[in-house]
Amino acid sequence: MNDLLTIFKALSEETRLRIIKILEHGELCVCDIVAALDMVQPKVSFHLAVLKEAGFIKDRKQGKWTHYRLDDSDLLRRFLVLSVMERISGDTVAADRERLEAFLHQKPVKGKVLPMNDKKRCCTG
Amino acid sequence: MNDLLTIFKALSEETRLRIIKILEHGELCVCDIVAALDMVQPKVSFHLAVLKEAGFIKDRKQGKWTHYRLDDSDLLRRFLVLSVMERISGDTVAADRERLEAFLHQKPVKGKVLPMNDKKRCCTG
DNA sequence: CACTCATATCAATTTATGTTTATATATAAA
DNA sequence: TTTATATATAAACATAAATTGATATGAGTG
Repeated sequence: MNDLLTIFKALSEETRLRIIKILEHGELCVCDIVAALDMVQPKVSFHLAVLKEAGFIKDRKQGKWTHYRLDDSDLLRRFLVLSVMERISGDTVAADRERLEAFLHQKPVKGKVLPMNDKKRCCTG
Repeated sequence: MNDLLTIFKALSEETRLRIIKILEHGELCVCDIVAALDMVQPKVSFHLAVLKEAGFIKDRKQGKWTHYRLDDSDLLRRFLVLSVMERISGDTVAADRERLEAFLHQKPVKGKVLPMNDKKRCCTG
């Protein structure tokens, strides 16, 4: 029962559904998600923790960064994630995707670092 | 998105999962559910309303009584209900079932009414 | 019609959850 | 080794959801 409750609670919040959706095509670091959702970082970290606790995502630490990806090790959760992917849509999700693409596009490649006064750089690992 | 949120929110509360489980074998009136869960009636009515709003249950009014049953008209919801049925278990659920059986057993048959000082009678419709 | 019963709804309160601001930690770069 | 960066965590605050106790509604009964 607790397991079920944790699962459903995790999915009962808009920000968290948006995070699941933005992870659809592969792993992202926290700053990518922050840029995509256009939210402050602690808020995103909070929701990532809830999703991780519920077994929907996994993290991989690499240097300064933490990369999150969907965790496909459990069948029920996989099905639920699929349902979310399929049924979620609309302006919000589209805007998230657009912001993500814009952010990834202007991101420097690994090793190359932009000048210090460029506030947008991050996640060059 | 709103639809999804409503669905998952409805399932993210213990009382509501217990209600879904107790409805597994057919429709029950509110007082049956109150007896099964051993809770005050307004509380049960509140959660029934949430489940109904989210499309998990339907009601049927008959005289003074409202009978609730699972609504199997939507595939996703049906799957979710199945998941709940399958994965929920434990003492709480067993106790709910026992209280329900005891309550149904002492319930008078349709038309037959117990003496007024028998507080247990109800739902003789 | 007066009364009882089953259920619903409401206002007040409590509890749970999410948000914000500030700060900590850990890693890397200058 | 100072400084910057990415992320996490914590405390204070805000909002939303659940619970309770009282009352309303509406159907049946005497």
